[in-house]
Amino acid sequence: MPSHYGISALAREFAVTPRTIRFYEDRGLIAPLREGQRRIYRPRDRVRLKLILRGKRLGFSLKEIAEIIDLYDAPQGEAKQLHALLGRIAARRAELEAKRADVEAALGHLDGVAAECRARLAALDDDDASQTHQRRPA
Amino acid sequence: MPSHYGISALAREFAVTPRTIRFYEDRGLIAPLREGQRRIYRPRDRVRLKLILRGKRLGFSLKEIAEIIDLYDAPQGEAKQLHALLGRIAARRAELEAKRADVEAALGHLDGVAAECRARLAALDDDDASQTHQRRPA
DNA sequence: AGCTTACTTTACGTTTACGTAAACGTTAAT
DNA sequence: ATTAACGTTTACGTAAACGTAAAGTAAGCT
Repeated sequence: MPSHYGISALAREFAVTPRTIRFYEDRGLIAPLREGQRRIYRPRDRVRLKLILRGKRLGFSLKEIAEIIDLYDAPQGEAKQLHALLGRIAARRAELEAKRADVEAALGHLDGVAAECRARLAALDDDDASQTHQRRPA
Repeated sequence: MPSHYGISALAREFAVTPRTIRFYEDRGLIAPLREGQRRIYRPRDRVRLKLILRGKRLGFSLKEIAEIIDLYDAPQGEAKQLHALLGRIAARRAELEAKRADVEAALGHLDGVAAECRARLAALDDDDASQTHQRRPA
């Protein structure tokens, strides 16, 4: 397992195209080393890409993702800045918890539909039985 | 509380524009009654809009949302179709649980950064104290 | 030397999800 | 009667997130 990758190796690993990775770089989300012209991706760049894609799956825009990632590797600075950082972290936490609530609600709804669905199937089975075995003709 | 709304009342309630609602209708996500030319939204339309917006917050495309909503009011039909429906529901469940896992992971990371942040703050406080009270000059 | 493979930049094209303006109809108030 | 409020359709515009060539470079194989 090498400590750095070319762009297409990284793209393959995460099932995206090189174009996508370059686009993220253009938007300031990732900043690989350069070996001449070519981009060299280190483990930390890999982690960043992972975070980007997770953010996308959760419906964040690239701009939002940029702000989130900046939180991750910014814990330096004065007390004042650290307090501000904690504030932004709290805000992001709230967003994520709202998102979690949305997921739970959606799961709940789906379970409800599934239950109704199984109930209908059971009712159909009963009808079958009553027609086949002449049990309680409704 | 009336049993039906005009488009701008509904738009206000959910903080979207009428244009957005008409667009969702164009994409087949919602189908209000008509009173002449004008659209009349009933509670069930309101519920649909709510589901649409939740889907968006979770990062689903309008096409995906259409498929999800179709699950919700489709529990009719033969046993075969009900089984197929249960299958699709299971698939959506899996997607949502993956999304939940992503949320949990993101929350975990944020908490980690917050902890590191507070640790640094504590360290700064200690430095202050050591400089002010001459306690252990490091 | 020539070909292949991997990578580069530049730039125009595309899809999604609306925004925005134009031109028009209906109902209610002044 | 006219203005205002609310609605309609049609259509062009736009930001985000890439896709898709085009044209060139640089290293390595045969």
